Amino acid sequence: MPRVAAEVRAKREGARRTQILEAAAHVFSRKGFAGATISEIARAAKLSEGSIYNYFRSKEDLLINIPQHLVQSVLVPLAGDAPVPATPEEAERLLRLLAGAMVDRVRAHAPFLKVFLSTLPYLSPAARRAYMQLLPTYAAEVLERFLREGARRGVFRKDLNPVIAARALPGMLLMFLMTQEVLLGRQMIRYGYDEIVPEAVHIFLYGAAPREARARIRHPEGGRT
Amino acid sequence: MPRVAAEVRAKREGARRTQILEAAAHVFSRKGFAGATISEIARAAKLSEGSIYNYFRSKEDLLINIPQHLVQSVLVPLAGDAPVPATPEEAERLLRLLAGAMVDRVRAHAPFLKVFLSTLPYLSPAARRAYMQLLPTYAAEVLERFLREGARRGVFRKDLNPVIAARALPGMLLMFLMTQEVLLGRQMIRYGYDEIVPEAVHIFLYGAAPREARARIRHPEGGRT
Amino acid sequence: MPRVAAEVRAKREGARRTQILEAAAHVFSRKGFAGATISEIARAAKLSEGSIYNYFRSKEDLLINIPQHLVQSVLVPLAGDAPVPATPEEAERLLRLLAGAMVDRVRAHAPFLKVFLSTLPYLSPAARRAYMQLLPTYAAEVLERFLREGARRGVFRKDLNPVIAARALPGMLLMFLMTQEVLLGRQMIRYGYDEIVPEAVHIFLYGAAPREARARIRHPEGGRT
Amino acid sequence: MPRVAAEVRAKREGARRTQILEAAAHVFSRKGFAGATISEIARAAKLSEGSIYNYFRSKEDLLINIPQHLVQSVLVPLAGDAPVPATPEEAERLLRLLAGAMVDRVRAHAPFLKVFLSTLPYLSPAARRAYMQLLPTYAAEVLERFLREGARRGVFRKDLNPVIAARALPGMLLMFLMTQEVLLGRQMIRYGYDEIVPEAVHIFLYGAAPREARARIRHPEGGRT
DNA sequence: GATGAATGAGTCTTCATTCAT
DNA sequence: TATGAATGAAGACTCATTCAT
Repeated sequence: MPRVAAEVRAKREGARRTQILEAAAHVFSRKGFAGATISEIARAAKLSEGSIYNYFRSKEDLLINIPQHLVQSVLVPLAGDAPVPATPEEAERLLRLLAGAMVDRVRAHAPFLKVFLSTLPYLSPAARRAYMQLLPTYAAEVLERFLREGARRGVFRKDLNPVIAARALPGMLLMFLMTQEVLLGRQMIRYGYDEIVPEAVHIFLYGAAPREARARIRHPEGGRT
Repeated sequence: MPRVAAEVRAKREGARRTQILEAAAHVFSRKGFAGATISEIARAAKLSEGSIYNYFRSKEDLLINIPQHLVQSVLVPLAGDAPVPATPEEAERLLRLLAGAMVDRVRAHAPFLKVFLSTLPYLSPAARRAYMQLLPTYAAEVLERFLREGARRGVFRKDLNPVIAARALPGMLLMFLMTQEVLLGRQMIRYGYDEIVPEAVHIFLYGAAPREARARIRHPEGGRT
Repeated sequence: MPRVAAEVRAKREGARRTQILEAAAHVFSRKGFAGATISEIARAAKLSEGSIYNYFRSKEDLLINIPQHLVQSVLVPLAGDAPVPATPEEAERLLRLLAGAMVDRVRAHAPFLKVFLSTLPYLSPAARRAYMQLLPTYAAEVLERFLREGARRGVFRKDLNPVIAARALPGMLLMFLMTQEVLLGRQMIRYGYDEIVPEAVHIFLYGAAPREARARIRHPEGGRT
Repeated sequence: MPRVAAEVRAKREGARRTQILEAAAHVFSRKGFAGATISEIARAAKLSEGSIYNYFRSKEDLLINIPQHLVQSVLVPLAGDAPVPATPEEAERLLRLLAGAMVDRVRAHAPFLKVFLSTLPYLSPAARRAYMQLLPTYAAEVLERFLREGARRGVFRKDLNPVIAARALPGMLLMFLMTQEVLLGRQMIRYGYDEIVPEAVHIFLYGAAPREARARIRHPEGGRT
């Protein structure tokens, strides 16, 4: 068998898979996983129902493969090689960039996130874990390193908990993203992300308390609720 | 017809509805909306399938009515009448209480939140809006007032945007709650909420930057992405 | 709950099951298991497709239950209490009766036997075993006892192997039954069962060899092929 | 066109057909006709699915052609030219050989016989007839001639019905073969074929009745059930 | 001739909903 | 009002067959 033919075939198979997954993602995001039908996905992919099964084992298999082939490239290299900041001003600039990028991505992939959120809780544990690893973990780890390094250089508090903080900052934005983009599908407050992002980053860096108050304060030491 | 009988009837009908909705909420949270069957809900409610249709028009009708009867009372009056703080220390204490309460509630209702998240994006817009109003909005408005008042009294920065900030604080916690309680169902980081909540509140109040840095800083003024 | 209602319900359920199984047996015997469709069975049972599944878990479940509820009573008490013969003449008379009864039964249930034969080899081992026990085993054991007792009383050869002989006699007839009734569905030779049965029984009792030859013969002593 | 090429082509076509039929027989016997797929047969034949349709019109066409090309040569010439026996002792020896050969063949082809049994009842009448002629008929006719000749020479009873008897002897063994080899796939009684065959042949020749009884007996004269 | 992707008709099975009792 | 059997529409999935390459 000529190797060329095999390559061509492999490429065409890849194209078909992408074509189907795009159709599936589209239908899933409009109807949800349960509400989507293979028939509709096939129509969207301009294929017959049977053909779908030449490339994927089941409807759930489609779902599981969507992030791998479709969203992957977008989610992973979020802040791959963010430089370590030298000053708070630089930190603020970098964090705004990072946060802005995160917002853009979530907004761009809101349809997929809907599917993700509505399906995940009822997937098999294995599928769930595989799914989860794709998402915020990586971003959080990058940010964690960023904070840890920055703290060592005195750009952040020495007593800052980088694990918690690295999730708190995206969380601030997540609230807006979740309600506006994913759940409601429309804006709820009168501020745009160009106002939200700087404000959130500023709070993250300098807090909500007035300047005088900050001067007196030390690190929290636990004790909850 | 004696009015007493009518009252008794109405009360019994209400009891039946509650009984059914509780069963439905229970089954929905284990199986999801699509995965739940009327048969299973009927069994959980110790009724027959037919009887459910004497009280609700359809399966979706059950879903729509769950928050009205069940969750409302639990989620809404989160911080109904939080006092206005006089000092930053008191604000920190109050915010810790508020945040802790929010965490407790979300954790207690995680199963229902799963249903909420998985179903909401695909409901009719009207149902979606009705659903949404019950949840974080109200809490956010309470917090918003709290911040606005506090700012006026100098406990928070004068230039703090209370609308954004009131959503940023719950968001910080939301990140942990979403991934751990709702999506994954297990702890992901090595800190418990008794460490997360104070740290988040502290960041919210005083920021991640070191004290010296804060002294120099002014308010952000927009410019994004 | 009144017990009477439960009884009525149980009886009606039994009637429905029988009704469905009869329809299934009918369709299976015409089309085979694989060729039959639930839709056709439902039509034959004058029910909707869905109703079938209120009484049986699957198409295979129908198949497995057919002998239990339908054919059982016919196959089991074949020669339940055949008297022990005192003379060879009586033995011949009794064996003709027995063989004739067997022929009648197989012919009466030929449609079911078709299904049985075509399906059995591809059932799960457990189902297969359960299925098998219903059929020739019992008949063979009755005959075995009959031969063993007869041999003790001198009506059959003392050195006759009753286990083998008890299967050889039905086997003689089985050849005709299998080819004519089950496989071909029409007569293949010019003799009817009223001639076949006596001849087979006679051979079974007195052999194909001429009288003179028999006088000289002893028992076989193994050594095969 | 050169005739040589045509011959080569015909021969290659024959080889391809055999290759496919062997694969089909193999798959059919493991999965049954309905359970087998063209895809699996193609894999077993080391061909593509499409190629099969260059040689056979349909899946059923494969089934119908299996005996012609495969089983024919094995099953047919069972006792092609059995010599006519001169004495009862020789007859017994020959019959044992014949019966043993039959047992061996059935056992060797048990997998195919399963397919045969499960498929035949639901084939078209024509296919059924074609199928049937290959099998026991021919063997029975050989045995019939053997018995008829032997009777003429006084080795068997003059009043023996050779048509019936020629089917009764194989039938004796058929009972064991059917239950053990075809239906159950495992031994059911504690005797091996090396004991079953001689015993069955002995019964066939000399009967189950004791010697004294035989001396008194005449031919049966009908009258049934 | 060989290939194997594409097709779509055909099946089993599920389940929300209805309705006679 | 309560029941639960009956219904049948709908959907995932299979696979024999076709056909462009």
